Amino acid sequence: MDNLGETIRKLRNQKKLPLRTVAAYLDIDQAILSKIERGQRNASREQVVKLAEYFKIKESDLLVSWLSDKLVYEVADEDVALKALQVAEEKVKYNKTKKK
Amino acid sequence: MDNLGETIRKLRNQKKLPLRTVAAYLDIDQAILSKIERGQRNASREQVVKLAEYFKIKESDLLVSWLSDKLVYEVADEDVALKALQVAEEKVKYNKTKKK
DNA sequence: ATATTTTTGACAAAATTATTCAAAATATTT
DNA sequence: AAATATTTTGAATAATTTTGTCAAAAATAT
Repeated sequence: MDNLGETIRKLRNQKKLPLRTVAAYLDIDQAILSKIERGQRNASREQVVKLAEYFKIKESDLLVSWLSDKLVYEVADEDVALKALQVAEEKVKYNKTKKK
Repeated sequence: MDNLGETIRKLRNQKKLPLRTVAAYLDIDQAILSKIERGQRNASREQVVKLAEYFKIKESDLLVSWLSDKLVYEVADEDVALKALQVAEEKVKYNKTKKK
């Protein structure tokens, strides 16, 4: 249930690494990583992939955290948030069946 | 299961209205409405509200179409699309319980 | 064939989002 | 507690994305 930011902050703290180090690996300013960890900025897909590699965790797990965070952000404040998510699920399932 | 574009195009055709007329009501260029109907452009929230009013259909229904379209677009091409939608649902539900 | 409607795409304007940087704040070490 | 290291903040700028306009081309209807 964790979001991306909390997840990678925990991992980074477990290894006692400063923002600087991880940020360097991602080739971004440490200020940005700080913001990503605290949910003030969105990570890019490539950054998520690199983070999974860096911390040696399953890429798809981190992508799910990241994507679901974005979805939650997108429906925030809407009364129909849940309904929209459910309908979106149906649409995705439907598209799968008819996609080559 | 219809998306927003298909829905409003059907409604417009039923009433035999040209793009021009509906676009004027929304105060946008007809080219934009054409693109919205064919899913090439995203409608704004306000436009969706106006469209519901114009065609006298339930606003929340149209908002669900619109929002779910955006969600589907956001997860498109991701292997973890379904999983992310499900996790997002959980997160929304969870947030609901602890929100004032 | 003419008139009407719709689609297309190039362009510009506006709005949103991302980045950089340095200073301020916080935490850690000595 | 001073010194050092780390993290956060926010303002300025840059880059990207979104939005709208327009006119011509394509499609459809009369």
